[in-house]
Amino acid sequence: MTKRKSERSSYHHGNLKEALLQAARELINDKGTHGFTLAEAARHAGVSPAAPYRHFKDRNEILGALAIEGFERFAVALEVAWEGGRPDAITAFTRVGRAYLVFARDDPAAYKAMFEAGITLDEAPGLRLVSGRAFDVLRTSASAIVERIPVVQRPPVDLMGFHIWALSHGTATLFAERSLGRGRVPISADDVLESGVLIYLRGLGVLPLLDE
Amino acid sequence: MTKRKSERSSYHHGNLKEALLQAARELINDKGTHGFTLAEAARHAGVSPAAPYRHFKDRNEILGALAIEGFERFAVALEVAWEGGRPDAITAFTRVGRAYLVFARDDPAAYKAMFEAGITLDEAPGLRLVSGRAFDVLRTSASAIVERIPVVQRPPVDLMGFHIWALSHGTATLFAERSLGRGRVPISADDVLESGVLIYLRGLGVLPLLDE
DNA sequence: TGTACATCAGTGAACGCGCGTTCACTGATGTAC
DNA sequence: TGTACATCAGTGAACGCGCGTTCACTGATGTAC
Repeated sequence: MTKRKSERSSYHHGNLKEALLQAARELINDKGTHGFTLAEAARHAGVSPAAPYRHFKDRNEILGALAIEGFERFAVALEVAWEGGRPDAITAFTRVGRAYLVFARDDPAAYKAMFEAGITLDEAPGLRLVSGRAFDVLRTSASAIVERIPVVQRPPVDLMGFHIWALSHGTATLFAERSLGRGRVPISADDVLESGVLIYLRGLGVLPLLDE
Repeated sequence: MTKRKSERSSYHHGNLKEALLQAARELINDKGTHGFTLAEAARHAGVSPAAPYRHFKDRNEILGALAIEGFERFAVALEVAWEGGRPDAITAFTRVGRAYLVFARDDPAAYKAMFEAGITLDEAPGLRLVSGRAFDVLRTSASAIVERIPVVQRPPVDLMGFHIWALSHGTATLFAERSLGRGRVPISADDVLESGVLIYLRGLGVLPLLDE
């Protein structure tokens, strides 16, 4: 929660822009991207409904800002997890997968702004750049993974990146929606992603098969 | 488009319930689950805004009805694609994956109602049953697939189902959002899913590795 | 250090809008006899 | 076949609500001299 009007002494807020972003995060956590309203964010920050317009063009701009900032932190989180592929590509790759799920779980507001808000590139021109940066971590790690198999057997790196992205995204969103929770079996998102990735890597030939 | 008021001669609509569902589908196609309003659906069907309440308790009930009916058709589509696992499990399995994407692409309104509307089981009590039926197709086919490998090497069937579901769902939603389209590479959803599934099946040992 | 003034970052009232839902009602249809 | 009546499936007006956004405004802050 950010400071309420009553808690604010001066006429100026001091840090309204950040306070609005933070309020937006909390609201999106509670009600999703579409449930978020500028008016409520302003109330949370303790300012009048007109105040946000000093910092954002309109409602979409605040969502776009959240998405961009989210992708930045997302890219950093994946880069940190990758850690140059140390100690080996497989270990680091698994770490990246876990970091993906951790991000989606710990910061669902950012994740939703990034993937569910339906922000167009016009509204947030930096999106392509910064989402590309996150994807590049997947590409880099995919590339390192397939280095150990013969060139002719390597799938295109972009395709591999998509496989991993799709599996991670699918896992994250299905568990977030609790679509899987509807079922009976108690399996965690981490288990699904990690075992799925292991089988996938075996299929690439970069991990031994079980019967070998 | 369903019949407008002017096109309707009698006081009674005759088939309002289905007309409202159809209008809802069209609206969700255009604006997503959250953009759909009862009032606009009523206008599309050419009736007053109060009329829908003769057929649905409230707005959520119409979304729930769409989700349930969507899951029913989804389950049927997957069952038809599976076709008893003929001519062989792998072929049929690949067909199921394609059917998954086709459904998500051809009927995005149903898919969104099923996975993005955030309907709770209280609001649509039949959801668990009917979504379970769809998942059962994935479990059945996963089960048939692993029959050819030794029992000790088989991953739990539910886990396999989740892998496939997550990969399919991730592919479908990423391409629907055009998150991937933001990138530069022109790869189709079908390519991503099919190649991903092939690698995954190799990892299970049910398909030969490339170097064998 | 003091003062005049420009600029910044808020206010609060108002706007038009469309929504979900309720209500008493009424026209049309179906049924019992 | 005709009639009385219950039931069904609509109407349209109204409600309270909260939203996004604009506007003229004003208090606070920063700066030039």
